[in-house]
Amino acid sequence: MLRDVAVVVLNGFEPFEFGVVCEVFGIDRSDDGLPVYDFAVVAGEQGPIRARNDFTIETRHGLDRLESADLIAVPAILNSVVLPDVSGGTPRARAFPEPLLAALRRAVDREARVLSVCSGAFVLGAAGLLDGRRCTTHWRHADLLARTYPNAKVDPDVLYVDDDPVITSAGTAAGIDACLYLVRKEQGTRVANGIARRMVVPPHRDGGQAQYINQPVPSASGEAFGDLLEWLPEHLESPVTVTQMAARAHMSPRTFARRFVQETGTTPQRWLTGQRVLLAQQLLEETDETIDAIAGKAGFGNAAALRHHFGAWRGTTPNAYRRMFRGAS
DNA sequence: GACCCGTGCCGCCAAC
DNA sequence: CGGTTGGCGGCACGGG
Repeated sequence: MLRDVAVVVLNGFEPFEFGVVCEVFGIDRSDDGLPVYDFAVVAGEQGPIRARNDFTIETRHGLDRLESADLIAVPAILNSVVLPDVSGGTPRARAFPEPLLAALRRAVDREARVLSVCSGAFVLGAAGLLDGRRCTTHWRHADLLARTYPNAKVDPDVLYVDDDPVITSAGTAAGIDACLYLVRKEQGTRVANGIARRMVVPPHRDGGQAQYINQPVPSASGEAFGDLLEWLPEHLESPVTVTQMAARAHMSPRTFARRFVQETGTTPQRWLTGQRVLLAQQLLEETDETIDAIAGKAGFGNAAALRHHFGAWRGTTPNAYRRMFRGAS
């Protein structure tokens, strides 16, 4: 269920990360057949709330609005942590309002999603929601997050982490990826792609991709990989080797592999199977074809291979995913 | 699940 | 001289 979305603002909030959530969930795109969310901006503390760029906003909603939310998003906040006065001391989070932290805990208890962008993870940590959970944040804050919340399992080098029902994401643009990932998980590939298309962002970057990449947003065309990334999705059904991909990009295999990692954050093969899983996922959602047929169309040699990769990437079997998806919508 | 074989990945190094 | 390229070999992983 993903219908009711609330985003929390606190003093020092970052407009961009806040805007990402507003853009994904706060816009009526029903003319494109996309779902409309019940969207609310909630003041996490006494308003008006001052953004980090020194303007203030007034909200129409207070903390009680969080109780009905299916998703609570917490964007980045400036100066979330008080540094220790002696080196080696434990940093501690700035004092976040206890009623907000309690509301976040209640949300998790009732299995609503909580999603943070960038340093918003510190708020989740203060609520105790990161204890024992895998999580991430902007690479510049990763070390601080791990030291502030020693029980959190911080992965500094991924775009986002889903430790259901808590999703954490890295800096700025990764917040878009995390939001679209959640939409995809809850409402399917078509809805996620539809929103991505309207936002004019690449439809899918997997969470495990590295944060360090030269081009966060792949260029549309003209670029060496542009042709390839356009051509490939159409030809997923046939087997493709990395050598062939290199030839298509007019590079030697060795250089191709290196450049590919630099620019996309994944290796060619991993990226390719990711695309295949994505296509299989869409076919599972939208068709009644057999697993065998879908495996073929997505370029897996057989159903076993599909099951193998689907499990590794999505954590379920194709059949279970289809049932779950049908049941959820 | 255990296997085998082919492929992809990456560190190393030499060449440009 | 530093940076990039691309070939080679060991190794791991994926596909059957």
